[in-house]
Amino acid sequence: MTPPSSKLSARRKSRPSFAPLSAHEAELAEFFVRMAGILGVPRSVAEIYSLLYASPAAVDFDQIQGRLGMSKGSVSQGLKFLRDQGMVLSVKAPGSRRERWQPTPSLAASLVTLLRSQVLPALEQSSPSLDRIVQGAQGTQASPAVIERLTQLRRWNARALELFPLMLPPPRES
Amino acid sequence: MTPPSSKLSARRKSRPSFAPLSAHEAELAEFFVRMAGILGVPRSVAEIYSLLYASPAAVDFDQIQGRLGMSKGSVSQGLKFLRDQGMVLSVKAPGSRRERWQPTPSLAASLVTLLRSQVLPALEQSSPSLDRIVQGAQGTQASPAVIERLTQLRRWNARALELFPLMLPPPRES
DNA sequence: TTGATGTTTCAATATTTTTTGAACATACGC
DNA sequence: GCGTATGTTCAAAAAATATTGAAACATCAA
Repeated sequence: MTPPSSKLSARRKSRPSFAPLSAHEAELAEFFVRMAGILGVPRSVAEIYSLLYASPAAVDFDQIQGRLGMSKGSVSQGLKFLRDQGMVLSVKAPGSRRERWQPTPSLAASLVTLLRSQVLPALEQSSPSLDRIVQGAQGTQASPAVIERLTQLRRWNARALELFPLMLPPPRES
Repeated sequence: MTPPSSKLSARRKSRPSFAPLSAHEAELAEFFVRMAGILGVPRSVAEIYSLLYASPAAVDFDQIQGRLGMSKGSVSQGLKFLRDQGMVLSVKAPGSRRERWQPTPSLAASLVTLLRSQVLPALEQSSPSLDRIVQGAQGTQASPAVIERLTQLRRWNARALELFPLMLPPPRES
């Protein structure tokens, strides 16, 4: 049954087969996937994070791909996302050029960063719009009730913009 | 040019044409769409809410459809969503069976409800999973570091579950 | 340098989500 | 009660998003 197989010494390229997720690992992944879904983070990203989170040691690219059964492209993109959000860190093994990944120490901090990266741009883009809208409403034909609503909206927007930066220092430049 | 048109009295079915959104209305809609997007609420729903929000008086089904240029199905589903979240209210004109819609007074309260409806189910579903996972990890082969992580995760989950119900009373039954 | 290993890119494909619209229900004014 | 104005449902179409995989690229050990 074994293919014209390896000479005894020709161990080199053995495509190592990777263990599929254990039941508990899979269940944890589902947890992360659900939570990530709320913020629109794709399944593959949540799965990668979950795997690292449940692993006692840093995990390399091939293991991620193998154990999760996903494509190189997805692993690469997923890691990029997590890296950009500051949610994972890489360490390099000594004599190897391969990177090994692990979750950033504080999940809480990671989540704040993630949230900020989703919400802040929306708030910022909206500020000038809201100003224009409120002005437009005040200018001409608009019921006082509507003006009141819009004004409050703008107040909130401004408040949120002030508050957010306080939550944590912004992610460092690369 | 006018088609074999209406007898003078046959005014009945005049398909009233609806004004497209003003520039400011459109800009406000984009604001709501962006914000809604963060939580995965579809564009059509955000547009409907935005229209009501910027309207001095309650708006009926046909106006929503006409001014936003969307299908009946979308309007119906959108209103259902907003209704279920307690984000809009309807009032009925006296001698008409037509409903007219307006936003619920407190946008803040609406947002909390919306958030809860997204997050709570995920938290609840996850509770038993997390218990199992932590137990599994403690049982056998698991590094203390991983056990620590998982335990904290469960702690957070529990905390969030306690906290959420305090934020506002749950939506009333229909 | 060089070549093999390790990673990224991106166009094509698959999947999921949203929207449409016509058929179906409902209830209200007459 | 009837007929129609008013809404809802849901299968199918369209749009948005995620994933794949092969080719391009980068980097380091030799």
